[in-house]
Amino acid sequence: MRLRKLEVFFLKILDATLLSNLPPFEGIENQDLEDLLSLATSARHAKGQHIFDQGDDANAFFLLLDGHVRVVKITPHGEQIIARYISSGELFGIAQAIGRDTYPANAVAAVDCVVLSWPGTIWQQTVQRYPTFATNTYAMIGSRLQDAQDRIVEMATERVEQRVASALLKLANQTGRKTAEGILIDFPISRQDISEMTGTTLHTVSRLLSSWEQQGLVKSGRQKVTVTEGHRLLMVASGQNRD
Amino acid sequence: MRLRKLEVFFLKILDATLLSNLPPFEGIENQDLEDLLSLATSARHAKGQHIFDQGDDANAFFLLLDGHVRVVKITPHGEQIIARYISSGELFGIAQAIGRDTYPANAVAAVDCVVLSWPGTIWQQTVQRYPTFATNTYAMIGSRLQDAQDRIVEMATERVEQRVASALLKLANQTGRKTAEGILIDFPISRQDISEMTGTTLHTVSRLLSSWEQQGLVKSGRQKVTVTEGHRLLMVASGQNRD
DNA sequence: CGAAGCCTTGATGCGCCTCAACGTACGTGG
DNA sequence: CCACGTACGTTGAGGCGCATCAAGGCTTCG
Repeated sequence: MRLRKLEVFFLKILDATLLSNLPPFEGIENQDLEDLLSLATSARHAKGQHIFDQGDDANAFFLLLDGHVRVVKITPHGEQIIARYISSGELFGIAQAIGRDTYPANAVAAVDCVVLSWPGTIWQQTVQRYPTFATNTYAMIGSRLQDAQDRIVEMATERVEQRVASALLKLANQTGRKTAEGILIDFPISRQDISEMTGTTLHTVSRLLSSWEQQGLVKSGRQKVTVTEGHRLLMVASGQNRD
Repeated sequence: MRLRKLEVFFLKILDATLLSNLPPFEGIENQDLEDLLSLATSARHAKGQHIFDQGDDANAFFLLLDGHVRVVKITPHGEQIIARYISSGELFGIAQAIGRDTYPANAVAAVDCVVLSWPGTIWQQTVQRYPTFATNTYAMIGSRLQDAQDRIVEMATERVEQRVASALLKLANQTGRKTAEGILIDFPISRQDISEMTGTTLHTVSRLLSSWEQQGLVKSGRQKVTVTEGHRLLMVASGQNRD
């Protein structure tokens, strides 16, 4: 099943319409997209594979065509923090855009992925030639900055319970797939992953999920979470569940 | 003394060399700077005054010529979080750059300030006309994104003691002024301000400063902090002070 | 079938918040 | 210039949220 999905992408790989519907390339002419595509390289990355690592020379930037990528920061003490998840259609590893020459985090395939990449050297000319691409990209960076600031506020003011609930809701909204039972987060995610997104421990996440499952807010299993009662989970996220 | 400083600025206000040494305008021709300046408005803001507020329509962007500006986020529950301090020479309130139409935070004069502002409508044409300005600006946004990510990692992995020490060191490096006793943070900053930068309470900050003062790492008074032993404070920040 | 990875659940302790009370410096108007 | 009010700072006592330590069950994969 997964293979079939990938084959479709490879068949379309030279077709500009592949890009034209993606947010970063909105508003760019088809001919220009063809030109861009001709400079790109496509690659598969198996689940768990590192696409690049924190500190590597940033000699390319990337577009995720299919799959999910986890962006992970490593602290000097070896702890991991998940900065964000990249969904298909998103740019990532765009160190050039922000004037860096090394990547600030690891990018790891959360599932098997298909990725396009361009040499970093063409970044400057690309943003200059396609102003709408530049605008789209910087708007995206802006929204990531916002996300980061919001997360700081969250970490500073909310309890673990609220942060974990928010994180699940965000994932469900971003990448959720509707099932009979509710909204399933569409890639394997462990208790530990969730704890690394929220600044807590896997133990606490496990306890929270157990408790929420008892109350019917979520259903969860091995590397799998389904939000069944978004409403009530949202109340937990906003702290309104305390008496 | 402060007045004299301001007068100097007003005398120079029409001089392009005022901008030419500032990072955002590095590499732009003097004539172009004159043009830019002719579109700008200058204003004084007394200490405590709000330059703009979270949620306001973003109809201008700003350059801080003199003073210090505190960027503050307000949570739905009314708590305040200090996102960053702006030093003189920095751009701020550049919502246009990241595709926003409202400001994401309050900007408050931490001391009496002199500020240039441009109408937001000229942002697009400005970045297109002056590519180096665009590059400089987006590099700065990138470094703010980095800062934010680093702060998330800090909040997720470090204890309060370390975060407060880091915050003081960062302030001392950014805006420190050398005195006989050590490096003085060059604007009024309260225990509460520090707590709002680090996600803790003014009580805990007070206790930490008292303890550090006893150990000779800092000297502090009302709205005033001097780092006397940066070395040892850095060890606290990195957690190496625990036995 | 064994090993490794993921998950659960209990017991314990401590870091830091919360609540409380009081001291001290500033500035503002009489 | 003094008196008062307000903002800022200190310090103690108590308790809670969550990390930490510990042990064991379950699934998946080679």
